Amino acid sequence: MLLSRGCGILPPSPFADFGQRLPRNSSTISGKKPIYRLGRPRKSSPLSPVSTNTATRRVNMTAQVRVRFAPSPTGALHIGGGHTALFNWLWARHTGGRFILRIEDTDRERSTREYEETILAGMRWLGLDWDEGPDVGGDFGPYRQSERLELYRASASRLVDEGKAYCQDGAVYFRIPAGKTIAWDDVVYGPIEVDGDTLRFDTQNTAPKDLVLLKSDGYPTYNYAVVVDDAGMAINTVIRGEDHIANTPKQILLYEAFGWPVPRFAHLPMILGADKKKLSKRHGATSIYEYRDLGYLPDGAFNFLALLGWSPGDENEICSRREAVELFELSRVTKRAAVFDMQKFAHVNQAHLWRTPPEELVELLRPLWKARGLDPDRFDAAWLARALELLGGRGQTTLEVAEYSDYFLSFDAVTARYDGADLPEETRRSLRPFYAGLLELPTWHHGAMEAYAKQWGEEHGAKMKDLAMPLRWVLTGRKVSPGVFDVAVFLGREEVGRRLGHYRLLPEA
RNA sequence: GGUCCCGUCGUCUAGUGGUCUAGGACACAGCCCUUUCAAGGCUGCGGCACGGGUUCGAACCCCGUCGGGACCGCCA
Repeated sequence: MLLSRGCGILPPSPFADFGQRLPRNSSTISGKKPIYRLGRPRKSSPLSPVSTNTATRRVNMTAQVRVRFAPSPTGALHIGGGHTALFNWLWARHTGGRFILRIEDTDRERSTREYEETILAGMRWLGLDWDEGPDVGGDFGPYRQSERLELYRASASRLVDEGKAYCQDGAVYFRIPAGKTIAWDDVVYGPIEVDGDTLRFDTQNTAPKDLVLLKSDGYPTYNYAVVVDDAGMAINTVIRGEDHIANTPKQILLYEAFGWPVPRFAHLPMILGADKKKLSKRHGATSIYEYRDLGYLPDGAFNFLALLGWSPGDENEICSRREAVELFELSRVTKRAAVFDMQKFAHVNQAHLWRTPPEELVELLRPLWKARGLDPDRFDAAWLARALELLGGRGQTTLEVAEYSDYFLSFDAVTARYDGADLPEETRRSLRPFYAGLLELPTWHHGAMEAYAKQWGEEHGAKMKDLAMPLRWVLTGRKVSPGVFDVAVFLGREEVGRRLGHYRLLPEA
């Protein structure tokens, strides 16, 4: 007798089970058994063994780790999503496991293919790659929920046939069993126990309310689809935001109703804005792309995101992707929500920025220089690289570096912001002999310039500052720059003469 | 209203009963370097939310209080 027959949205032939597809053993992937710790060793607690009330089946712990990131394509990849994706990726790579990407596009109103592509691009920008997903395929597809509708219907049908679910008002509801205690040992948060009966009522705890599995449009609800998909994709470690802790009991109930092995859960601390509220549009740049456009580097963003809720352990927080993969431990993830601190982000980015080989930096800056109306292609790449080395450490983002280095590429950039009006004619007159002498120095070297400046200053009662600052302004158009003599040496005798001449700081010819 | 989670310098964190007069990083202040600003080095400022208990001993274990957060949808 198939009860599902009376349900319009369910298919006539039920009995969907992923039993055969569930993880057997890790032997399929390279013979070696990955060694890893899942969770820090905890003292025995009254809650463990975790579940006596519920028949919790656990996945085979020696199996290869399979984790997933499952974004909804309803917007660009934001900080929170990037953080979750990053930790999943880190754990997969650390353990030699598989990182699966699944698109949760069951919100028909808001999901678009464009956003999906934007999210994938955002992940690629962060340097995250995945082993299975909508674009690369895999043995557990399809990887878009909108393409898995039959799976949800078939499984729901099975529950209806088994009397664990029922149809009403065109939807399928899961009968939340009474008198259950649901418990799991969260890899990050430790033992969590929930009275299952608290899940059986609506918001005001007045009327009983079961769990909708399939909406009347035939689409699955989130909590249901997640279970069908995670089980079907043989996900054995679910790493996601802490806001999902409250969803976990419902999902465990579904795993149990189906008789599917319950995965390990590892919830990640939330990321908050400076006001300690969940990060949102109000906090400014929230999409990962906004930081890219602000001049942040993928390595910087990666490093900073990794530092939210985790630390490498030693004193140095600046680390490469490789080091992070090596050092990462899920068991070392913290519980407390982390505030997203822009200043620290900028600092971490700066560290990565100036570790980038100058030749690579040149290529990163080329488009930014062009956007500022400069023409880097006119110069030798090696010369530009040396200019950046000269800038050494100044600037926290590529955008800032492009700005701070403009006077190397164009004198127009200098004249546009500095008109020399702060130089009284008298000052000009007294300085002219000095600059004239500078240009005639037998050797065009930093040491020679400095010695000359010192000597000239002593003879004419001028401080080094009085000589150097006007030169800095004339050469760079700024009051801040690398050492002026270094800049002068680098720009060359002729160019320095030209800039001095423009500001009438040389004797009339 | 209910359920759950969290609580170490302003921020990110180390810390799992004695090695903690609590360590590091960002920020801030000062010094060194120096023609400026960075970078770098050094120094300083600053914290175990509170109250009980357990213990010879508690940031760490237990209880309570307070504070913050998440979730309770035919959104994900």
